Amino acid sequence: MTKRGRQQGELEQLILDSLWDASGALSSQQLLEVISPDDELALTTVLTVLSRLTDKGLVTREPGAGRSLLFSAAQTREQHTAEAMLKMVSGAGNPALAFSHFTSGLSSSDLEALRKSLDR
Amino acid sequence: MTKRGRQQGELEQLILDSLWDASGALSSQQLLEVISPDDELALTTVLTVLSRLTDKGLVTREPGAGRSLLFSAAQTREQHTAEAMLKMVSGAGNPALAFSHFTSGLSSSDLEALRKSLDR
DNA sequence: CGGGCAGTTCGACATTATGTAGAATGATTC
DNA sequence: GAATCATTCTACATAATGTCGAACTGCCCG
Repeated sequence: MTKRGRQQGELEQLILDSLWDASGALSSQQLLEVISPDDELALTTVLTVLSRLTDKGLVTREPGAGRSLLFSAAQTREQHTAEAMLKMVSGAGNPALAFSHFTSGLSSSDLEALRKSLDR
Repeated sequence: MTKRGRQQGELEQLILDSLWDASGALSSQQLLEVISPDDELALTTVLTVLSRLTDKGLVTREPGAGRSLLFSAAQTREQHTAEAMLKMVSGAGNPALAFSHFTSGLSSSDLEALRKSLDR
């Protein structure tokens, strides 16, 4: 029993969310300002987590102005969500039954949206 | 940044899966046999994990023969899956877009099953 | 009814993921 | 070439999970 399955930490999630909410790619300091306006966190903390997210393939980096890097989420929030949902379905034993429970819990607007997605 | 969000360990998952695969409730030893036929794990290990899963509300216990307990999953695998999927949808920002990606990745048989679930 | 035994609960320690940041490194600019 | 400033390295803290041995307890049998 050695190999571990990835987790999703609180700060990791917060950073991912911030990247998703941002209009474009962000520098580490922009990210710090968004996440910790009162400078409660150190910049290196943010960078460490960004590095780990990059290792996990959740964040990509591109060269920015000068020596800096710009970070962005590898996928949109919705792609990420959809991928996670698909993974659950594949491990779900009986997908039809899972779908039944799933749709039972959706709001009417979500049901409507889901129907539209299926009509294509 | 202190409170942690629940994780899902490998052994915890294995035990949950075993409970789901079983026809009915299982005793700790039956579970041990299923999980570790060659006795690689100690019985107490299984019991500890069962206790943690119970604390998380994922497993329930009922009195068995004599002094023993019988364990079973609190929800079916499909209920559990559906609940997790619903949670993702609620944090998905734009559900319609997430659904679009989601349905794109489904097999035709899964698409069929999902349509049927919606037709109700 | 007293002692064993089967089964559970407690307490402990190991491992890994994540949070957190200071020190070291390296490229840019002046 | 030296000061600057962003990144990378290294390190330690915390919490979840894995793993058990020891202690505890209700049952059963002689």
